[in-house]
Amino acid sequence: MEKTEAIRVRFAPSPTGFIHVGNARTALFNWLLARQKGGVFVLRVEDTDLERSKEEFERNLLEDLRWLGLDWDEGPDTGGKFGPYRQSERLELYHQYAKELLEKGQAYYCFCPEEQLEKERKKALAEGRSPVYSGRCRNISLQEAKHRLEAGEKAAIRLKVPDRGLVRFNDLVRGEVEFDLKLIGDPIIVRSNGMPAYNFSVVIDDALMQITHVIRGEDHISNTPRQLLLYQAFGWQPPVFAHLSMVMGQDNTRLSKRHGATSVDQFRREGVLPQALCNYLSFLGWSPPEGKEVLTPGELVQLFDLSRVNRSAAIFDYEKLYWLNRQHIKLLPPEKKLELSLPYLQEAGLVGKELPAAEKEWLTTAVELLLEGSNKFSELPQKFSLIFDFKPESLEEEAAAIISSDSARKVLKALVEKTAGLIEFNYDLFARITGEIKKETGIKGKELYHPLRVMLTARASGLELDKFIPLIEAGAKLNFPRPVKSSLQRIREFARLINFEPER
RNA sequence: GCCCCUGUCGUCUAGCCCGGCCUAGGACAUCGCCCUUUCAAGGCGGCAACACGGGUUCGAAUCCCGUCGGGGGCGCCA
Repeated sequence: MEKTEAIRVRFAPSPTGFIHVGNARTALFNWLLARQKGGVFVLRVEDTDLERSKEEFERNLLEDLRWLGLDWDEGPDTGGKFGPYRQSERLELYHQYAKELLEKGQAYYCFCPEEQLEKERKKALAEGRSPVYSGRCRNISLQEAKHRLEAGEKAAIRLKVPDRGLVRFNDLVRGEVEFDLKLIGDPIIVRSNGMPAYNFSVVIDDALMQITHVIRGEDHISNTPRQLLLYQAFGWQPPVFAHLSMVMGQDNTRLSKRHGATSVDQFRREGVLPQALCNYLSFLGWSPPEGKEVLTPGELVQLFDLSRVNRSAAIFDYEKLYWLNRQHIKLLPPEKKLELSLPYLQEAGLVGKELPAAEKEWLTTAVELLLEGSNKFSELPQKFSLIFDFKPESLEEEAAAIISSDSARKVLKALVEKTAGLIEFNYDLFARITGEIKKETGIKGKELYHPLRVMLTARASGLELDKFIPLIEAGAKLNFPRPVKSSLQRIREFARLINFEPER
């Protein structure tokens, strides 16, 4: 009979800043496994480093995870039957278990001053030896230690590790990994300030929270033997481990700020969709069996497979992330596109806080058109300047070149003349007029349309005119903080500037 | 220095475990063409990789050894 126990995984970040994409990927892989297997995803905050942990950071962390869509079943805010989920609130537990080891003789008090240890470590390193604790305090009896403690001495607690032998484990992504105990030494499990050391608290927590699979970064691989030793000391069944490779910057060094945006929060502010970021992150070290690349979170949950996770480090590629983001933006319904665009447009002062129905409708169309080819929502205000900014007095070089030819001047002159008496304008009219110009001047194609575009937009490139003209005509009738100029206004303004007064 | 992990196109990767189907597949980027009213989008096509050296084998990207490169760790940080 095979009884498959529910999978329990956890993400255990320390609240020391914004959540990094590398950590986000770790969280994602844990979450994917839990969701796929109907397991439990636990969020645990590792805030035992008093100097670096801040409450505010914890808030950011939860927000980022929520935004990514990685919801947890148990955690500091939601609770659960294995709580508390904040290490700073579990201190009692750690002391209790440390005491157990002390009494069983598997751990001991160490009175060595930090400076001395530091000196020994440096010396060992300089001599090319592995810096391993000497074991000086190993034989101080518990009784003696207690006396010294009472006398006011400070001591850390160390785990007694056998000095020969091998620790091995079967890593789900790497296979058999083994370490020589000689190189490990007795690790500190409780610091002299009473706070548990990382390697100790994770083990206690993972064990007590009944974590079945520990999926984490490769940087933890060399902590694993120490942790295994602790499971052994307690006689506990260790979880299964899976170590994910690192995420690097373009120069193959660890991803950092100088590589650009690296925190989830930064991508959120740029207007990268959470589903796109998840999609991209999932492809760092994993790939689905079929070649499909644009996947929704639901599809990821369905397809994810730890055994398809590869072992080598991956370089974070912004281009590909943005490409995926474009694909996910395309998938969005128009209302959603508008909703997500609004904050950027408001911040740029292009639209007000209040949005009347007519403006909203117009914006929906405009956003739909201008989002085409945008990498992220933050690029939108820039794209909108095509509509809101008309600056014939400061043409870019390319645009200026386009209208400098004789044929271009002919075309522009014709347009100015043919629109001179008009008070209304629309695309049909434009099409008819350009048809006439074509017939009368014999100028066609690029030679014809390119100058027209420059006159209407003061740019060399942008939306297709059959989309652009209706858009500005409708926009000109609305009340935006920065008004949209109509086609006729544009033509006349441009004409005045280049001294093309229509003849009377 | 020592220990551990890792090495397929510029990048993410498939293939590797279970050698032949691999003249190594896909995607991003790039280049070219098509479409088009420029640009973009889209379509089509091109360039481009098994780190190196030894084995094993009829046959190796795939198995073994070594070299070199990259990363991580060696904390009273997590």
